[in-house]
Amino acid sequence: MPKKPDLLPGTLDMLILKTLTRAPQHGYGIALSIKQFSQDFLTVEEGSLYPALQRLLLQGWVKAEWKKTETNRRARFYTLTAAGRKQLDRELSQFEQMIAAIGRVLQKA
Amino acid sequence: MPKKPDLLPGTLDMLILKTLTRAPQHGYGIALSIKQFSQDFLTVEEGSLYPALQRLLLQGWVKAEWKKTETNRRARFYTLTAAGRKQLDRELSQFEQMIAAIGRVLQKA
DNA sequence: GTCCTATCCATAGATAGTCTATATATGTGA
DNA sequence: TCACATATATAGACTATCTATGGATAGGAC
Repeated sequence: MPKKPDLLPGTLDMLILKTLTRAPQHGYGIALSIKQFSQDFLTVEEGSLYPALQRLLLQGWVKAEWKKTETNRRARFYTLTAAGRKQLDRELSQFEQMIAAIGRVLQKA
Repeated sequence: MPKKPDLLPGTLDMLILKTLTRAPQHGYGIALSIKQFSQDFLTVEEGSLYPALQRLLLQGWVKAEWKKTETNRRARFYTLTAAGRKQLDRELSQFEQMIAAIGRVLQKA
């Protein structure tokens, strides 16, 4: 019985960027948000999350800042940049096109 | 400008299996079918296609047979097995759930 | 008859992205 | 003091896709 995948490869960056449009968040919070919004269906492992955040930082799509959480813990808060917002739009539109294309292949008949 | 991906990783096996429900086909034909049904949006490279077909053969989800095409060329025709049909159903349902989950994360607000 | 193009199969190696496993650290409550 | 949830991070394995090749043949153009 093949294990159910945690994520659809190639969509993680988009999910992170989208999550940051709601509010700046630290990594752990991003993972929780995605889990909750997806109603527990999507799980972002640390080994996927932190490399992804590094990618986004390098591309300039997010910026990071160390702060204290509400519960008084140190954490690195990520904020979406203007470039990141544009990137999100591109990814959303590509994703929709991709899903539509797959849908055409999967249609009945 | 990042290159538009040819495929959404993780969906190729499903696309191939679905294509074979229409009719047994050879590799080249499968690639063309997917391209055409997707209205030129999805392109399956040979380097993705043939390894995928090997995977499917190994799993017993398709079987293969050398034949002549209508145009008198030798080609390896792939047919969906009963196990392949079940696998396709599993993949379709997982894919739909995955897309739904991503949709919930991407929703407005 | 020879060249060109489309058809057809296949593999090696590079690359990218995710997952597993592990390590570290700290605040809170029992 | 111990367990637990919170929080960051990396190394290494694994999987899947893409790039780049290589080869073969049928049919049409010249």
